[in-house]
Amino acid sequence: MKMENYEACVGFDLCETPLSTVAQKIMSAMRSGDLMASRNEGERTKTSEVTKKPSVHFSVLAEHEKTQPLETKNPKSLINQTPRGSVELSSQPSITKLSAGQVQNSISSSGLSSYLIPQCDQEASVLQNREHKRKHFLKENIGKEDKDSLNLKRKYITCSNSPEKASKHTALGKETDGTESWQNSEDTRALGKQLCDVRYLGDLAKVQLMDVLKQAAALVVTLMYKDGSTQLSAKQALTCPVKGIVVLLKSHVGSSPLILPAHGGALGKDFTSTDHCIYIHTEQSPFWDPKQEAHSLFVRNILFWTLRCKCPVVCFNAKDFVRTVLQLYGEDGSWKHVAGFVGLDPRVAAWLIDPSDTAPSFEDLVAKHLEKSIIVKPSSTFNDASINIVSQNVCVNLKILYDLTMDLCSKLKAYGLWQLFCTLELPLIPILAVMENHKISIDKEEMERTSALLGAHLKKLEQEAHFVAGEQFLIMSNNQLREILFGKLKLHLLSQRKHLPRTGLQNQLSTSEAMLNSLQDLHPLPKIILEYRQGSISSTWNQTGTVTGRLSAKHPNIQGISKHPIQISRPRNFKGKEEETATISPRTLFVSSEGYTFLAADFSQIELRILAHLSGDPELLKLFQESERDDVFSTLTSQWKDIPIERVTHMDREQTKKVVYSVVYGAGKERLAACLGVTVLEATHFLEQFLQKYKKIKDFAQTVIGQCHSAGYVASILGRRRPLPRICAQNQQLRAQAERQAVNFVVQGSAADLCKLAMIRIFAAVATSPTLTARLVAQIHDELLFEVEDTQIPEFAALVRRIMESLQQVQTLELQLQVPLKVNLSIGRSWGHLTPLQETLGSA
DNA sequence: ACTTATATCCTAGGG
DNA sequence: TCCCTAGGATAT
Repeated sequence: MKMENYEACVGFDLCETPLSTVAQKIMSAMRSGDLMASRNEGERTKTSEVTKKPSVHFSVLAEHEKTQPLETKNPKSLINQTPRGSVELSSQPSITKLSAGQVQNSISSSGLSSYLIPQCDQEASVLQNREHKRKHFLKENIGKEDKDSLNLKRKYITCSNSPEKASKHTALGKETDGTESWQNSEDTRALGKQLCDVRYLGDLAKVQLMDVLKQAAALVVTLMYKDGSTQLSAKQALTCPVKGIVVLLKSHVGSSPLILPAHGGALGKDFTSTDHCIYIHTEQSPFWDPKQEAHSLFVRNILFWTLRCKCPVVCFNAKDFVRTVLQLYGEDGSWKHVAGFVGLDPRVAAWLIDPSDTAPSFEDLVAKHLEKSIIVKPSSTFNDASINIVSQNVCVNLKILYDLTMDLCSKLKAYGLWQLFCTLELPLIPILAVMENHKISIDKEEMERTSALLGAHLKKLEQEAHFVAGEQFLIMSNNQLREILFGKLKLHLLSQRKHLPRTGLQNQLSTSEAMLNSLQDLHPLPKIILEYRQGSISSTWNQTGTVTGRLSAKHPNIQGISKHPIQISRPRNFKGKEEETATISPRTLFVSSEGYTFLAADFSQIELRILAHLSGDPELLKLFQESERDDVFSTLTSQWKDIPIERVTHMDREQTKKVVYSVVYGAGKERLAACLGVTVLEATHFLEQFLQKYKKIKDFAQTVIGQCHSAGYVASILGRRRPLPRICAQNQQLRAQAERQAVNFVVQGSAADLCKLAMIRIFAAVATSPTLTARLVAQIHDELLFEVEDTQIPEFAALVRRIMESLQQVQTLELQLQVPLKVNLSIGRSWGHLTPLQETLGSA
């Protein structure tokens, strides 16, 4: 039944392109006069941004800082997925009980992330300091909650110096037994009456409210945090738990909602003719209460209806909204029901228009995009709002938000970005929300082992470095290292190399890996430093964080976790120590849950294929069209190294890859020489040869640069733009840089488009499948990592391959690549040990 | 003296 | 004078 609803909601056939269907719906809605005028069609938006709740937490600090707030409502997952000791943030009790010694332990347990390791080496004071902060934090935020939530509540209310106070009042129906302090501390100032707290609604009023909700022409939503701030507040309290959700129900789609506050009182009696603002309290008290149970159910209905409703939903940072609702009321499998959510997120819209503006606040966006309309429509009400948004009521802000969003939508259309917005970015929002909600199991013992190993090893290396340097110094400090290497040891004078690497701006001698490599025969220190620097490991998904349209991840940055194991070995003894060797592969820490297997699907050479398509270079095309079975980089390696393809090592291949992309994107001969490990002369020769063979690459670059020069921006395959004003700069250096960026963007941005499209289609397919349960765990640019039920591997693998490779042509987007897309699939219980999947024949 | 913000450098990931 | 990221550490 849920399934039916879902399909009805999404309303498209999964084999056809769902995205464009959504786009068409929205477009037709807009065409028919107003975006909001949609009748039956669902359009919603969503914006994704910084999330507070990563799936995996490496550090104790991070853990309490972030997860604290959302009192993890996942007892289930705790029980379900601890086969190997999954890292669960929900273990608050144990957190609160941690002693200093245990903190050390916990840090160890978060070990893999190498950014933690150095902490183990830090002075005790650092740890103590952190411990102190941690305790303070816990005291402030946890302890109280359990003990007397009443006090806490009162505190939040009375201390809420935030301008956006939730004034709760019931405009609908009766105010029932409002005995709580809420009512008392309520301020009944001017706008307060507009906000209706649904807790105080009687049964009849609730029914009425649902009716109003269902008839609303549009919904504007924002999360409210415990401190009274909302998603629209300038400073987002990142550690603050959610208190409730405010929804503005727009009864009609008039373009100037801000008129309403002025006339609201006059129109006010009739529900259906005016806008209403409701406050939905979501915070649950620890005590069991039948009343609360009922309220909970009611709230759940409202929220899920919002996520699946057919009218437009506007939300700033919609991803957080989706995730919050799922965390609060989502249960097993309910994630499928939000798959079709399309919320209009002004942040995503603004980012498409200006991708370099990466994290604008609500206020920023209003100032940037709405100022004109404010001036143009100088109603007095408006003026107040524009002058000091922060000090206004939530309801007013929501109305402004609505206007802002409509304005951005118009701009998107004007810029030709509307389809991209609807088909790619908006459907991605629930996907990211769902992905963030899915925890990845961690092999805890392995983690601890690794951490201890790394910590001890780094300590030893530091001591060694001090010894051979003859003095103590901060091993992480490039400045101090520079002084030792060149000031004290004068290694640069001993080197035969003429052009030693230098830092960019200050033109100092570099201490980079390249430099250390060239010095390592002259003194033991460089080698030690190189070894010490091994590995830095560092998820919240940011949809609007890049200029190229890619996603980025943080905390941990799962896209940056070492792929290949790092070897810690020391053949040469130091101070007569025994020799030891150990390998660490961070990705092996990520393991699938019991009964599940990871399946990774990555596009092979996607950027090169796109380049082949865009440039139409015959040689490049031939490479992909003919030798479809072989690996292109291995083929190229064997060609110009003149060795049989079987003899091409992994290292060779990696180098070739690096070289090819470098050259394609405009690397100079020096860089190439360094990369290739040859003389500049040889590099020059190689460069000429390469560009000669693939001649049209240069033509393509010229074309792109020309277009950029005349238009001021470049666009990807699906119309994503990147403005590059410096393309016209007088400064040669700046202009050249912009030119390289232009060329790179077209290819990288197009690849990002395709990867997102793949995510969306696979997600939609799973969501509409009655049987498939595969969950997306991570996206590493061209690679999608899924957690799949063991028994579903064959079916899902076939589905993934079919969808991804079918992106070669997408009629609805007028996309038709001249080259085939190739997908590599691999499976395994651990992310670090994936083996290529041999697919059984007969996948249709 | 103490904390905080910014800039720079380096390395991991991905093409 | 390949491009795009996150993150850590230091120095100021």
